[in-house]
Amino acid sequence: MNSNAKDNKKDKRVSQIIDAAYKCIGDKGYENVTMQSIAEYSGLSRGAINHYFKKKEAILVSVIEHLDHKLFELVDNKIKDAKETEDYMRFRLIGSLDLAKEDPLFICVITDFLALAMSNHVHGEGIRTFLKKYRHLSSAGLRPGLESGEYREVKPEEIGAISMALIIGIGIQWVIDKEAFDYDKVAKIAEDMIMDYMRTK
Amino acid sequence: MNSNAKDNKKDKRVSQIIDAAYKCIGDKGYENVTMQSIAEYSGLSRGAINHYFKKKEAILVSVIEHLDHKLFELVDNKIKDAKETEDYMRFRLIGSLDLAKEDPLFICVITDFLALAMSNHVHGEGIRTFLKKYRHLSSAGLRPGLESGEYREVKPEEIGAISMALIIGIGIQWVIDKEAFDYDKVAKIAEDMIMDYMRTK
Amino acid sequence: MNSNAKDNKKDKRVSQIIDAAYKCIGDKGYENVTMQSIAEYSGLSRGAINHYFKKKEAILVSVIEHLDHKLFELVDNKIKDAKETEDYMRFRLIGSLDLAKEDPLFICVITDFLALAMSNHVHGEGIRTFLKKYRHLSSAGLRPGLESGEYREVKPEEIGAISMALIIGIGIQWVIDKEAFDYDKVAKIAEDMIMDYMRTK
Amino acid sequence: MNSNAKDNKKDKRVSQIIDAAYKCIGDKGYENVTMQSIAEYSGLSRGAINHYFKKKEAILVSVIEHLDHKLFELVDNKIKDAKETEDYMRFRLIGSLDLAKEDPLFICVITDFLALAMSNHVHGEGIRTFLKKYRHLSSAGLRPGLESGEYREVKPEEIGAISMALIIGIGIQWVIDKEAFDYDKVAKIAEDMIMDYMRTK
DNA sequence: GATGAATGAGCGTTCATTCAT
DNA sequence: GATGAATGAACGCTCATTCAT
Repeated sequence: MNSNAKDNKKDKRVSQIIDAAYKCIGDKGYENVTMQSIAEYSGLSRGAINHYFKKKEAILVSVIEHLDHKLFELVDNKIKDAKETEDYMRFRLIGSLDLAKEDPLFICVITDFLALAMSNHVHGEGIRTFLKKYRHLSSAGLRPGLESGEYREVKPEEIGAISMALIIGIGIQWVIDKEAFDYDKVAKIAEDMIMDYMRTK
Repeated sequence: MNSNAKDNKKDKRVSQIIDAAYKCIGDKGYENVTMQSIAEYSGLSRGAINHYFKKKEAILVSVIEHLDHKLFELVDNKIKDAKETEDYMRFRLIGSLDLAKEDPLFICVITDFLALAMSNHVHGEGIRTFLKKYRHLSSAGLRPGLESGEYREVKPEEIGAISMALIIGIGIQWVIDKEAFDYDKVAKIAEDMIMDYMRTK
Repeated sequence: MNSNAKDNKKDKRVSQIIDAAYKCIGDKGYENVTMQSIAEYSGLSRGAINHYFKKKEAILVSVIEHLDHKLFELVDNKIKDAKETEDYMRFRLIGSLDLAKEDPLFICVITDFLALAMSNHVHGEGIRTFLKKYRHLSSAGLRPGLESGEYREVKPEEIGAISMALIIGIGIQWVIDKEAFDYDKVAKIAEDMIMDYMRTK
Repeated sequence: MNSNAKDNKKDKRVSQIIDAAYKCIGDKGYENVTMQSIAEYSGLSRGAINHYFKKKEAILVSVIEHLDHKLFELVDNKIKDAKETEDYMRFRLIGSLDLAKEDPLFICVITDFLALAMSNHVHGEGIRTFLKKYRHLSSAGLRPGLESGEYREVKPEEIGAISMALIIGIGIQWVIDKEAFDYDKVAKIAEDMIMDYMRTK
């Protein structure tokens, strides 16, 4: 086996493990994930997991990175469908609301990490960075309108925080109790609310 | 010691333990709370904790109840200061935004329980009920305006979900990264955004 | 309250506790008896038990003494009904077989103590003494016949051991599985077997 | 290491643990056996014990099975030496009396399990079955004589119960107090007593 | 590379025992 | 005398981690 093939195999294994860990966290919650459960989810042995990740914590760091990557990829995919400026903004802004509905596991994992960030200093930094990037991304669609004076004057990080709050907050409530409200209607209200607010001067 | 004095002592101890557990959850995260840590936080021995709560889980059920009670009490205290109808509504609606700032631990604990609700069936129901009650409370201030036709027609549970999302979502982001944005400004935007939305027909 | 009344009360309480401990051992097995369970069986508080017996072990020592006393009392009661010499001997010899059937708890407790005697040095001595006394008692009825030469020459402690073995062994088997055999028939065989053996020279 | 070698090692470890548990029970009594003590007796770590047996109870189930197997193997070994029919029967009948003397631990463990069977429903059934099998085995040697009419008419399970009672009863007494009587003489009496009884019609 | 045997720290829990009331 | 609050040792068990194969 040559060096490339080796690396491919290694990458595949690492991916397998991260995917398994991601699903594990979503199903059981971060603190209830065991090396054994990751092994079972991934189809590998406990020994193999330990071969690729010396510490359990390292897997979780990789899951955060994976989450980060996945999220931006998904948002970008949605943006490809944008035709007009406002669509573009909408997708950027709260397009992620769809993600939560399509992949509830995603919300579960995010929530676990948010809870984790509050007490775990190892992961805290990674999650803080993740949030910062995402607030920026959420407000990115508003920049043209802000600069042209079409929109109300607000700091991008503030409107980013509002968007992020709505995405997370609505997602969490819905994942915990899917019967509580109509997700699509609430998402629409959230979108309109932000757009109306921005357009009002 | 008469029966009343005994009960008082017992109540005091139980309170002591619940308070300690509350702080523990806030500091370490739900799954990292050990009987030992509750003992240390409370100043009691591990044996004493076990004397009042046979199972660790029972302490955490009590913490949820305590949280529930505390939250409504705080909101009610704020409402006492309301002078006009709109104030009344504002306090109801997102008055809790202040809570998050005054007591960051509160957000930490709530977030932990939200994460918990997703994978733990024992506590899930209690938290679901808590959320339902709070969505109802959040939208209660809007009822008069909704009935009089002053406000836009929306379902109370939907505007409750939006309010709740903002309270939780902003609180979580702020607790994780206090430098990221100006809490008061973001809270003000959130309030205005909802009020504007409701008044627009 | 005068001194006698005090003593009476004390004796009553001590009796209550020993009785409760006896039943506890029979129901749960020696090692599963807790101070709490003795308290519940006796209707007293845990504190009261500790007032009369400083150590758990002390209660068990008293239970052995109680057992000893109870056994001899029961055998003596049976002997009162004896009319002829052989009856007398039969009652002495294996009259206790009836006891096991009338009070299965008795066998349970004895078995627990026998098991205990093998590994517990504190109680071992008491139980050894108990067995010695009982072997003697079991063979006591044979003495006249042995001395007169009517019976086969055997050492009393040997025939005592045989009797004891049959009482205990049959009792244990029966308590564990009451459907396994007809207790009365087996008891009769045991009696006949010993009597036949003694009369054969 | 190939699959066979692995299995061999596993079997060896399992045996090691069961042996250690067996000795532990004999020395300390069933309820005083701790995972720690099994670890010490076996020379393994607590973790290793847990690796092979997930629950403590499972070890003890295995000890019962081991006991069962060991007993029948030993009886069968003795029977190989039988030359005449009566020898055959003697070995079957109370050959086990020798076992008790050769391996006092055996009696200790059996007694513990008998005590256990009275209050522990998990192990109760296994021990009941063990006793039933052994009563059957004990009386097996008598069948030819019973069928040919050479012996007195008795139910096999009844004479089995008598044999079992003598083996257990004499063994227990002797283990508890080795000075109390001459084991060999009492064993001889027991054998003769049964044989005489059977031959008398 | 891949495995799982082995380790021991740390958990929740039970419980005999002490002691203030 | 009588109570049960309080303590801490010891238990069974889980698990991340190491390491020989």
